[in-house]
Amino acid sequence: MTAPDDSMTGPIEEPLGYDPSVVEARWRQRWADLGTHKTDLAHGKKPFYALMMFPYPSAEGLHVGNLFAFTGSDIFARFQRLQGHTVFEPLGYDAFGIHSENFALKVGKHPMELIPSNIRNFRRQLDRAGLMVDWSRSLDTTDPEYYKWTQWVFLQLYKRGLAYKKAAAVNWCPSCKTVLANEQVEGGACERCGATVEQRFLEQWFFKISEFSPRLLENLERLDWSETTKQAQRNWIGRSEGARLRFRVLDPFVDAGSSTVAVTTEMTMADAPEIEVFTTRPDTIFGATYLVLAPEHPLVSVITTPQQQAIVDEYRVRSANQDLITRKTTKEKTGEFTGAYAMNPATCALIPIWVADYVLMEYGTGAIMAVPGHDERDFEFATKFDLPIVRVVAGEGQNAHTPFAGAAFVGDGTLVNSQQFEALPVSSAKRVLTEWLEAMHAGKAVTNYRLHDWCISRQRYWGPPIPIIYCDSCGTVPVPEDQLPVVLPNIPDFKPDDSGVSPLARHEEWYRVPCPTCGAKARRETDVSDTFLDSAWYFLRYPSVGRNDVAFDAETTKRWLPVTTYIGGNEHAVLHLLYSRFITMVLHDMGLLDFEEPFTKFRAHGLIIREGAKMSKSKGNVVNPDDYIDQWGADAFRTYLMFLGPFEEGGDFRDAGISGVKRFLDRLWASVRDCSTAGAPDVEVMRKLAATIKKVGEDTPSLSYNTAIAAMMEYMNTLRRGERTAHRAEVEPVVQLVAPFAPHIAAELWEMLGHIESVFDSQWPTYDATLLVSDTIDLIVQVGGKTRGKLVVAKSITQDQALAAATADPAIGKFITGEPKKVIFVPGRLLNVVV
RNA sequence: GCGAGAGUGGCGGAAUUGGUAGACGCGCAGGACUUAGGAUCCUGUGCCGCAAGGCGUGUGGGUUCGAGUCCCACCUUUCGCACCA
Repeated sequence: MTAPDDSMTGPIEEPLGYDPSVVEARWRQRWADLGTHKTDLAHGKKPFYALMMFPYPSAEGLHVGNLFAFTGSDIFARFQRLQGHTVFEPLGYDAFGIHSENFALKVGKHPMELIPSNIRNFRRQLDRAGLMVDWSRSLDTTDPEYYKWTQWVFLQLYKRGLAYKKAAAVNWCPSCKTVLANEQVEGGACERCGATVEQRFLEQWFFKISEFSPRLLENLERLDWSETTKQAQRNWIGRSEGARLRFRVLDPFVDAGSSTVAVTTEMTMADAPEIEVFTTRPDTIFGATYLVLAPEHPLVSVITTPQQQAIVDEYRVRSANQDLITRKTTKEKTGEFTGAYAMNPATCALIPIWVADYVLMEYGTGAIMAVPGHDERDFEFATKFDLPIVRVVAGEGQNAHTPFAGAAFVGDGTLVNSQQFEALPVSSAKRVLTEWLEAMHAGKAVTNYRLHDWCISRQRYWGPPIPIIYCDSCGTVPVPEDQLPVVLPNIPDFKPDDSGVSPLARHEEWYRVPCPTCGAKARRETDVSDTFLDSAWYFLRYPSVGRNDVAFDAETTKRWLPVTTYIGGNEHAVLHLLYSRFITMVLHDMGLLDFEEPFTKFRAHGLIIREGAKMSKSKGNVVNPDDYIDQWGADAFRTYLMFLGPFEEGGDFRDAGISGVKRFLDRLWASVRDCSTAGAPDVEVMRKLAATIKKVGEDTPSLSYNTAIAAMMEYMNTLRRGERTAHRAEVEPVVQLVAPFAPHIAAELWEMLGHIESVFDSQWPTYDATLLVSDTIDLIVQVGGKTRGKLVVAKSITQDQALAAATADPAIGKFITGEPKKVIFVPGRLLNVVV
């Protein structure tokens, strides 16, 4: 390389000759023309599927958070390409759903008009970011060619008996006018608009994901995922071991006046209903002093005595009408006595049955045995309603008579007041008592899961219609696969109303269809499906985009899936990732996929914060990437985003920091431009280069982008120290190292160095490992544990030699004031002299 | 309340198995080149101190020759979950 004539180009105006806007525009065009980012799915060697979570194309455009995630994923993908993999990096749009619909309503535009223009704008912004995306295989969930297959997925689940319809109490958002999944309710308020959620009773389609709970949980152990993500899924699946116990309900008249039940009441007991409870503490059965049923429990109406009927009914109505927010967040206990009693199978005592809303119908059996002595909630309830509290566990220093100091004792201990089980430790009592109760046919050990079925119905417009037809004679009929897609009609009145039915239900011309089976008059399902269904299978579609005869091509899928690396936000740790795993499992069980886990490796990226807060429009701290790219170039912006913190933790965005990264690129540019081939490269510089190649090669695949960049900056400092001119061999490999981070400048410099093929098809640089081995080491010398200096010594130095050298060194020797009492010598590292 | 993570200069952040705390960058200070500098380059920059030296990784203990790193208690904070029996 020869330096351009500075007097001609004007060093003051353009000191380095690096103009990102020119370089980046040029390479965008080149890459598009040459198809550099198109993946040869059929023939490419060492397939590597680098997936990033696709965005919802909002009207506001791409924000820095999106770009941060995409850039991190893109760097990983580009690095893998430099490692010799054939990398497939697709990107598409998750454009259905309530976000789009609400925005469309707000601005008074139709989503069918809005979404395409949003997508165009996103695409424009994404193109500038320099992503290695294969746009020939993009997808858009609102495209009938895509959602045809989303509907197909629904039909597969329906065929397997995994999709069913039931009437259920659902969360109703009065503001969004739609049903929300439990997962979309945060603390009783609508996740989206914050409005107070109410209960409604509607017919809904559900997927039986709960049947897969054990598998979804167990498979986690084998996945290479961020630990926090796995933990979030474990918590959500919520496995707990315990027992189901049966309590016989007794006729209060027959047993009136007796505190225990004699064998003579057996006849009454035979026809009496039983209440089944789930407990994780069967060991505390002797302390169960009452039962509680959820207000919705079907047995409430059966067992309630005539005297209590009115008051219990009133309580049930009240809790049914109560919005879920108050019910779930108010800790104040309420409840009513049903007038009925049950027999505690351990003590044979009669215990009252209450109804209270602190027991939830959707968990366990909807009924509990209350052990107020050893459960905080039961203690609170028992205290409020003056129910007996019995101690059956004694902790350290406690006995059967130790009073409760205003709180339940939930700690570990041994059983008391428990007849033949006295003094048994809680740990073994769980098993022993369960076996005992099993022998009495009063219960059995069970594992319970918190995960409940996935409600996929949405009474909204902007989603794929659920492909079901209702016929008076044939019943529920799935739309035949060859009649897919069920196209979402373009209707002007897509606004939901208070009726609780989808806007599609107002369009008779759409929902009136002949039954596919018998031809009689029938009607379509007018609900659309949850957006999470669109995204629960999209990764299967990318490699098969363009195949309109199948959802995913078997051979291509076999070659490219499961996804090698998936990068996305931890906000989808539970829902999206769990649903994707579930759908994959189902398709696997049907023999359509040969794997049952879709994402071999998943890493969650962090969040970009600014001015101490997560970027959001409401906080007014959003950054428009366009402005930064205009000013600094995409390469500097990408590199800066990755430099501001560990990728998996996110970082603090400040305008000030970007200049340092830009300077780094400027210096790299200048070094390449000015480099010479005269003479030999400097050994010390080459040593540093070897260390840098090693470090960047280790940090990049572990997503430690910030330290990889720091290492490259450090090397540039070494390379240019004292304004020296770089030798070509000293700087050429840096172009390859920086390529995943700053692809445009790397491509330009690589070409400047005379290469014809793309830098991304060059191999990752190698280094001479022998350069990293040195004969001398820095020996740290401490005196009395305090560091006093370091000595450059031969690697093979012995303890005695080191001690002599340390004593001889004036700066260190002066601290060695007497005979060494003790000498610690770590060969090759450190000498500590204790005097 | 439960679960997981995090507290390091003026700021963002680095620190293999415990072994020179503060890499890299921002900012700041000084200098060079300049008509100019908000460009570029060089040098310096944890705190106190003229220095020798001392003190320093949220707080208080502990283990160790030696602790940002390990142990115990506590404080602060972020993110999940939240009456899940």
